[in-house]
Amino acid sequence: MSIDTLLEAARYLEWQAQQQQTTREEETLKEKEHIRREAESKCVELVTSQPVRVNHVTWGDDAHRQQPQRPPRPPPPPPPPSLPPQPLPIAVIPMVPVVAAAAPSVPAVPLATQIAAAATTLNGTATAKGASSLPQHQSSSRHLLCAPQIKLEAGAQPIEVKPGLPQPQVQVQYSASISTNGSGSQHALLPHQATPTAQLRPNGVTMEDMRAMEGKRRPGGAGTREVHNKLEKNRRAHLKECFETLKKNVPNVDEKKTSNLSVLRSALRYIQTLKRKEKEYEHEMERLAREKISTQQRLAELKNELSQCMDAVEIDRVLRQTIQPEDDQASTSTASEGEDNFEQDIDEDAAAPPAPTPLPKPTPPILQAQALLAPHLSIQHPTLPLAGVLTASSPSAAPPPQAIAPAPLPGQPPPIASAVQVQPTVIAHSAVSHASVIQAVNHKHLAHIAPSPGPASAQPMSVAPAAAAAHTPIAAQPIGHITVHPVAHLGPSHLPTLYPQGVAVSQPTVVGHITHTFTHHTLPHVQANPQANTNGAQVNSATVVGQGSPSLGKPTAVLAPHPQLVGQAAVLNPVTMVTVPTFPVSTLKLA
DNA sequence: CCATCCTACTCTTTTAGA
DNA sequence: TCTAAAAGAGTAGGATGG
Repeated sequence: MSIDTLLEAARYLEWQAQQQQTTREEETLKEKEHIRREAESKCVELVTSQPVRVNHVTWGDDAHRQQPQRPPRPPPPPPPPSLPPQPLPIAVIPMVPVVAAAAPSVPAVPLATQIAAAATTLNGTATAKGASSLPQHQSSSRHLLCAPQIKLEAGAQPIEVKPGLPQPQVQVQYSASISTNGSGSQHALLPHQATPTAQLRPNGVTMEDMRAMEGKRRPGGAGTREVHNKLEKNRRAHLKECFETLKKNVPNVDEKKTSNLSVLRSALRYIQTLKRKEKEYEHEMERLAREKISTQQRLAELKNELSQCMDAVEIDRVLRQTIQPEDDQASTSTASEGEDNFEQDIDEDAAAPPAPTPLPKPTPPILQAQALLAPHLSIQHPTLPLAGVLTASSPSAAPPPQAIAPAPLPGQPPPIASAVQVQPTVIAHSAVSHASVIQAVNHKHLAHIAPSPGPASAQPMSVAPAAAAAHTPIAAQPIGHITVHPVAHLGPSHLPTLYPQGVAVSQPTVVGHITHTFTHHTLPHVQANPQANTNGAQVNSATVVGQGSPSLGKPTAVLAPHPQLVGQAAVLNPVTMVTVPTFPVSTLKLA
């Protein structure tokens, strides 16, 4: 095939040289006429012999086939002469340099120029003809169509060629394809160029006809080589873009050595890593869930144990009193616990979503009792020693946290709203500070804690703003249990995240008991300045712990009695609530 | 019929090794 | 500096699904 093309090129060169000799003027006038006629005639011929030319693919083959035919043909030679007018070759020039390197390319240039010239000539004729004689035979129309195509190739101005006719698009595409072949890559395309062009040259009509045929076949232009190439180019571009995107999203990909293959391999490794981590996290979550369940079970056991030690009446009250807010808090706290662990595991991954501080490593179920109760209770908040807490509540202390409700009048049950307000802050702080408080109670004053006497406990202890008044009921307060929110487990650092505003421990009994204990044994200041706080109601408990905290700047445990629940047994939520009796069970029993 | 995808072939450019 | 290999890019053709 290369030989054929070379021969074709040589012939073409000769022909071109001859044409160059001939003057444009002579040719232009006469040649146009000739070309038009020939084109028409050839179009007719082509119509008869369409099958071969229809396919682009067969171009080369057709060309080869036609080449042998050309010599026999007398008419083909004439068209070239007509082509000589080469005003357009300039446009083709860009293509030339590219092709110039290869021998076959040499013909390509002239071909292009010729094509351009032919196109111009044909076009002119075609346009004129088309305008004048649209109704003409199909051959003429085809001819016209062919001409535009050629023109497009040479001039690289497809727009011109297209005017009016739908088919021109198709033709343009063809021409474009040819041009692209010549300009884009000389490589494999060269042969194609040489053959088709050479063939086309000699058979300019055939080429045109073929294109015309194509145009008729695919008016939309779809399926043309040009379009196809463009689509393929876009596809490759898209592919490349995708690889770039993938490369960006895959860490540890060498910037330098980033072949598509390497990117794919890196991506594969990365995906595998992610999957592995996902599995690990899932396992961890399962483990934590199991731990949580066991812990809850243990908690329930402890609760039962506690219940055995408590007065039946007290238990009934306690059980009956279910504080909805606490449940909510409990749920949140538990949830947060899970997240904590999970996050701790995920900590490695920067991508891991932020989560509360990690929980301490899970402890054996047996330890749960202590882990949940005793440890927390025994652990003193570093910043909130009992003394500090207690002293904090001194009258000079800053105003009590907003959580503390205003002191209701003696004998008046505090408004519910106040209770609601109190809870949020109190619980959180209680979690932090309860350790110290409880510790004090546990070690020194637990002995004083005794099951609530009964009816007296029902009376709100928090009502007394005045020290004496306040404590009077308190003294009567039943010592049910100290409720510790599980948040305590999280430690002080976790509280801010979980309860930025602070959480209130709303267990009236708890507060009452604590207060009672403290007031009687260890909290003289509470008694002394119950009114120091505007909220007399909370003075009892709040002053003991919560009010002290504000002075510290970081309110520790604010144990405020729930207004409504004052005097009522606190609800023991197995999951979230830890009752003091559990850890000091022995002490309680002793009491 | 058309759009899209895939494959094969060729060429050019880049890069590593001698 | 030269050469071979690798990778990218372009084109052509066919296959396939809507």
